Amino acid sequence: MNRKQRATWLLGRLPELYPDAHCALLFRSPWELLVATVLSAQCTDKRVNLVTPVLFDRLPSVESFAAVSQEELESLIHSTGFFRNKAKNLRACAVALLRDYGGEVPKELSALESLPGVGRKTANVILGNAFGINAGMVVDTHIGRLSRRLGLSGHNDPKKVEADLIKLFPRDSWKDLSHWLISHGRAVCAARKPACVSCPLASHCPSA
DNA sequence: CTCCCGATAT
DNA sequence: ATATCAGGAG
Repeated sequence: MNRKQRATWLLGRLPELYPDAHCALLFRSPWELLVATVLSAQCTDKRVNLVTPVLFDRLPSVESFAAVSQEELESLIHSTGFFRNKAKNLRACAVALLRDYGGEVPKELSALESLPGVGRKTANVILGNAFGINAGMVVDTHIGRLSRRLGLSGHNDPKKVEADLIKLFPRDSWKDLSHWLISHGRAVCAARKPACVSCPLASHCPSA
């Protein structure tokens, strides 16, 4: 069974296994999703979802992020880690949105990637989940790991993994696919202790 | 390549 | 003690 056949098989199996897969980050607007996704770098979604309700209660708008002090924002997001960089980037992001985009989150990949603290992965999350635009495939730590274990890509570079996935899966499946793979990565194919013995994908996994 | 960094599981 | 968590920038 080759790579393309494996991808097709997964596309049939994954929705049966994870029918309720969805964006695990809590958000009510494109801006809130941008903030939550920046905070999610090297941090669990569970932790981000403890921080953001308090954060958005104190800072309910892009304008309030542009006006808050570095020190106060750092204390609000401290438990997510990398709090100095994240606070600096989110404040600069808010200023850039107000200056260049009328305070709205842009819907173009290149515009999103130009924002401080927003890279390709975060940009793809926002486009797919806030706007329903499938510009590319999200490749985070889970999807990179599963793509290699499942034999969908031999690369470590997230951009090369994304290029492989885009060739293997139809565009309208990209957003759901990212949620299915992340769900499987959390529940079964964990980084440290993959549960191959009980894995429902093991029959088609070259790493099992 | 290194640095940023707290919380949690192993 | 150490690896890992919806990464990005210098």
